[in-house]
Amino acid sequence: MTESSEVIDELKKIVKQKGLKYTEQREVVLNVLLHAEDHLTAEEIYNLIKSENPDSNIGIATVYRALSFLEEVNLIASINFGVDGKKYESNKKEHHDHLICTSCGKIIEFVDNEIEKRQEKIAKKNKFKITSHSMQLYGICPDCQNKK
Amino acid sequence: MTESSEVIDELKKIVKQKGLKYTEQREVVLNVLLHAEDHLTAEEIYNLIKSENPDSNIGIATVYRALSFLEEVNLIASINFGVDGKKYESNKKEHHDHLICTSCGKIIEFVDNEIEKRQEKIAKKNKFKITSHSMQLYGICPDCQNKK
DNA sequence: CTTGCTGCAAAAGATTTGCATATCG
DNA sequence: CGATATGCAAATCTTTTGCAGCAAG
Repeated sequence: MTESSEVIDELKKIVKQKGLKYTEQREVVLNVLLHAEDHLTAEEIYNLIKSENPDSNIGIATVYRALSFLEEVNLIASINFGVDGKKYESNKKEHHDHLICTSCGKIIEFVDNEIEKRQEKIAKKNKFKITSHSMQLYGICPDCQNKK
Repeated sequence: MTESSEVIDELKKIVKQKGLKYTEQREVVLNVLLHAEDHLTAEEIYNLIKSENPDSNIGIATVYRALSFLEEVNLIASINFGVDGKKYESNKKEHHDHLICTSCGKIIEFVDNEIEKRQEKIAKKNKFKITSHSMQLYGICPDCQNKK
């Protein structure tokens, strides 16, 4: 996993390069995701910020705007976990894919080097310059199979 | 790709087995997805039904209810394409993955047998019973790389 | 018949936008 | 200062629910 401060620096660089402004709020949102174990919804992020920093006066709209921005510049990514709607995660954590139980919502993360290699090969074949990828396997976990 | 009528039969079977009722509306929603090229949002499905069958009087709420039901019994699956929110696709169409250009939005579909095999292996290792999966590689396509 | 399904409209949630103000560069 | 971001509230979606009538088994 990349050092959190490095990512923050990356954000600063991107912002500067685009002639935009570096704000506390964008940093906070990114920071929450860098330290989160889970994938979070916009509202969860908003609540986290509020609870960790009750005096901060950030608005939910700003969280949404920050998330869109961060996703656009590829510092974070969003996935749909079916039941719970759109969730965000940092792109800078160690990469992993997802095994998702559609019955109970359980998520198992995994990495498979073979697949990673094949992905690069496919990208190269199509002359794509890959910035990120996401893979989800949906199914029924062992527990839920037994519940029937 | 499975024959469309076979899937319809499957739906009939599931409905009967659950002691529920077989309705025209559930069939229509499933049918749209079986014949769709793209992944569709609930609203797109609703509009398609309305336009192909202007006299039908289906409500959007019914589309949502049918989609939830069909997803629950694994005849269809939903994916998040990032920008556009939740989209549905049939689970019975020929499978493919996606290479997506984040600059111009172009989508290239592909299938890689190596990856498919690895996915099954991973599922097996975790004792998951896979119902579907989705994989997206995000990047910049050759055209957009040259535009700079 | 009985139970589940539907359409409609209203409700609830989630996300976006307009605008005046505050802040960064 | 000038341009961009922010917070707030209002406006827009999107999705879910309540309910009375309809339809399938």
